[in-house]
Amino acid sequence: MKSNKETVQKNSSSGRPVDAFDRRILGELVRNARQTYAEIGTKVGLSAPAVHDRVKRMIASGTISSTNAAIDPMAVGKPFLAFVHVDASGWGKSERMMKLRDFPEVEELHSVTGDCCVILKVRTANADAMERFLAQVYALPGVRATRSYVVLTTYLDRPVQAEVTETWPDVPLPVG
Amino acid sequence: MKSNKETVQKNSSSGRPVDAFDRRILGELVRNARQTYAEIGTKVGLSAPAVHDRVKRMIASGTISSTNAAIDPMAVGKPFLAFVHVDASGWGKSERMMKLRDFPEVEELHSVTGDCCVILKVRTANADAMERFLAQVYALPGVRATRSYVVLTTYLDRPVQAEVTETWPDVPLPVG
DNA sequence: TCATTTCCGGAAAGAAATTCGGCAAAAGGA
DNA sequence: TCCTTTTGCCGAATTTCTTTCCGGAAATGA
Repeated sequence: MKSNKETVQKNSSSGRPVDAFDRRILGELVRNARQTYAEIGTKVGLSAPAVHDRVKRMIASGTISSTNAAIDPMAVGKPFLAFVHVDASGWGKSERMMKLRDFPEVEELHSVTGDCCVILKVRTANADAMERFLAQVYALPGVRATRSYVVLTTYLDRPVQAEVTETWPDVPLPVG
Repeated sequence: MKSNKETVQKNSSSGRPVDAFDRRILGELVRNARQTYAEIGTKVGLSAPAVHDRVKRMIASGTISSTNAAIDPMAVGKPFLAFVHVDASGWGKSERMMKLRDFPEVEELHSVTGDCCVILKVRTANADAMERFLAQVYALPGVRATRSYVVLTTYLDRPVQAEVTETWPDVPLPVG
């Protein structure tokens, strides 16, 4: 902290800043969203209604974008994970790229800089299913190459920004 | 489906199979974990207590590993996302690899096959913070090279296995 | 200094989670 | 095959949590 003045962060949609209480509440909800407002209130030092108000506000403003259950990939029959780099021509935000979204195996789809234009996170039941998926990707128009990185072990799979409190940036964001 | 017999899936810990009702409940909870049991029950065709029993069981068995809030990275001050490939020597499940886990910027850490041994998903406030992070990674013993893929746009960030129902594998898993 | 706004806490009302039989279907034995 | 045991569901009751409401304190601004 540079000063004793609170480090706040402008929210994406509305102009309401996210203060220290909000951050601690977020941290708790990211760790475990099944806690009661009273429990969270005890931890962060607020009453249950106060916590409720803040959560409601953060949901409305989009700071909390969703809350969802995390499923054990093993239990759900998809233990095979890979990162797939796709190199293609003429894919700038095209509908062709969007087709990748429709594959149920695709868990994430990012457009990136570097020696490929897209990175996919793909989950299948086994190597066989992965091979079939890759064949489908190659069949898409414009795809020049793919490179797959098969995950052997996942050592960390933090639910996005688990440590909201600690990692708060000192650096202000660019406006807009 | 190959037969009218139900496609079931052995759970990771206990021997209880996950049936069609469980899958639909999981699908609902992955999409939105703030629904009431009554709502889910209406959708899947069960009573609230029945849904509750199943969710409780799936939590106990580890099928539902956690439920957590998803935060808008922008609102939380970490809009800069990159996948970082790390190549290092002598990192087989070592404590040295584990050190990467302690960086708050590191959201995921996977050991992979291919031209690097580790893939990181890293989130920072900006390019500057990313550069500082990479410098720290290079300083780790054994690190030979890193390659970063800066994410321009994220088109899909499905909460793990969003489409539990549809993508259920026909292929049985290897035992154990 | 006073008015206005913001935000909290306690209490109350409303809604949901959880418990508790009872029952029916399935599973397992003899 | 018949009986027993187990499993899993439902409806109702109970407990717990969420949500609303309101008074008041602290902060904000003129």
